[in-house]
Amino acid sequence: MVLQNLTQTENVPSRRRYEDACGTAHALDLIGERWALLVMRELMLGPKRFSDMRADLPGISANVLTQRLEGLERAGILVRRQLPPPASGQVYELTEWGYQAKPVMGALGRWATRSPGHDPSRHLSPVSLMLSFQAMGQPALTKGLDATILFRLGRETYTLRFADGAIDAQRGAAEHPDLVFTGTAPAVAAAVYGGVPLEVLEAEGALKLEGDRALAARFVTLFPLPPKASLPG
Amino acid sequence: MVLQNLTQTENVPSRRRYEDACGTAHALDLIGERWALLVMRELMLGPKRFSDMRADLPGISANVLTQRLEGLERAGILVRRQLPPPASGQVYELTEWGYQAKPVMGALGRWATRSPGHDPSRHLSPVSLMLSFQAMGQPALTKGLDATILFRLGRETYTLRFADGAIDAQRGAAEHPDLVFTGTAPAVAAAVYGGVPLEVLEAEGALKLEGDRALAARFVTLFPLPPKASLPG
DNA sequence: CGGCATCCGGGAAGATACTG
DNA sequence: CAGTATCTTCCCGGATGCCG
Repeated sequence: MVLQNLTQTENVPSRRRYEDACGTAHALDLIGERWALLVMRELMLGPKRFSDMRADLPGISANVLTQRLEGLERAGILVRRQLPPPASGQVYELTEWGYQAKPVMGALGRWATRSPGHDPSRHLSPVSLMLSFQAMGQPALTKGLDATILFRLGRETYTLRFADGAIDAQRGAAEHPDLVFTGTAPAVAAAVYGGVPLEVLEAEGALKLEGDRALAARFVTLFPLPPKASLPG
Repeated sequence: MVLQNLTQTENVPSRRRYEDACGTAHALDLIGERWALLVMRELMLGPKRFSDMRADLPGISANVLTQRLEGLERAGILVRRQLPPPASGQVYELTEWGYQAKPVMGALGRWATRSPGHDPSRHLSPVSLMLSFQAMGQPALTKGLDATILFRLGRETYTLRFADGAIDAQRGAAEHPDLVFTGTAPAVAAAVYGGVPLEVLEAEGALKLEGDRALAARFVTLFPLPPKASLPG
């Protein structure tokens, strides 16, 4: 019994798709399934392997990750690529169109931080942290800042560059960073979004700083969270 | 047996929530369920009744709509309001925070129209159409335009105003419109996004125009769709 | 290890019918 | 008009096992 597991091609009408001309509705047909947008998030700063994505998406199961990768590939949002030897294996990489969803995720995330239920002290993946800096950075505060900061977060390293008022995040290590943070993403988030003093995090061993400490002190003030929406009731 | 139908309060950990500090993930906890974002879309231009929303969201079932409205109310995104007599009954209305999701939906919709699978000739609700104008309007094209256009779409009427390069959409009829379209939302979309000439739609009886026809001719050119993403494979 | 196939239990979504 | 009640379908999540 062949069971026809072709999980929805574009032309098969499904009760689970909206089939609406509205762009927003179509977006949900593309990325509205559970985990889909978070899978894209993890690829936003460069290609990743299956198992690395699984590690950074706590709670996702292997078969769901497989299904989402298939769906996003079919939609043209990402591609699967064979790595050349010796690092062989395959990675998943967003297409140019897939990368263009970055500002959408930024806008969505900024909106959601106004939720009374948003708690910045929970789990955070390294990619989420770096993207949050790009999403939450205030031009008025970063204006004139010219600096390079390195983040060593577990097995991943990222570089954040401030230049001309813009914020750029990249995977990998810059050559001559002004400042290096070593620790976990939630620890950095505690400093930036939770208001926990850097000294406390250092004393706890949760975070290590090397380099320009004045820059670190300024850095943690650059990403103010918007005011919470008040619950009417 | 009381059956405990408390469908997820904020503190009960659920396998179905991401429980992540990432703003994007939290957004999905708030509005990631099926239909949630489209329910918000229908309220974006003002409050609505239960049955009107049901009519404009083809395919949603009454119980799912009930659940979404409950969830969005609990999240603080909308409120339920009693209408004063004689128009009694109740309506649902976005909170100030809920209305702030408008640019998010615009960005999402704009991104999704680049999908090869997006088909602007499908069903479209009146609200979707009006929001699409705000989302897709090009400042370079609308610059200097000062005009008021009325849309009579079934039982709903909307006013679109161009002024100072901005586009404003409101429910209800303006006093002295320069142009009036009467028909259905998909018919207007066919003219604006499908490239169907206005004369053809008029000849078919799908659309009626009254007023400044030169304005109509310009109007249909103001919202170019972005180029499709090419499928790599 | 990396990825896919399969089976299972629970629960969300969909369809229909019904009620105040 | 504004929802419940009920039943069915099928997606999600977990576990296991296969294969290169």
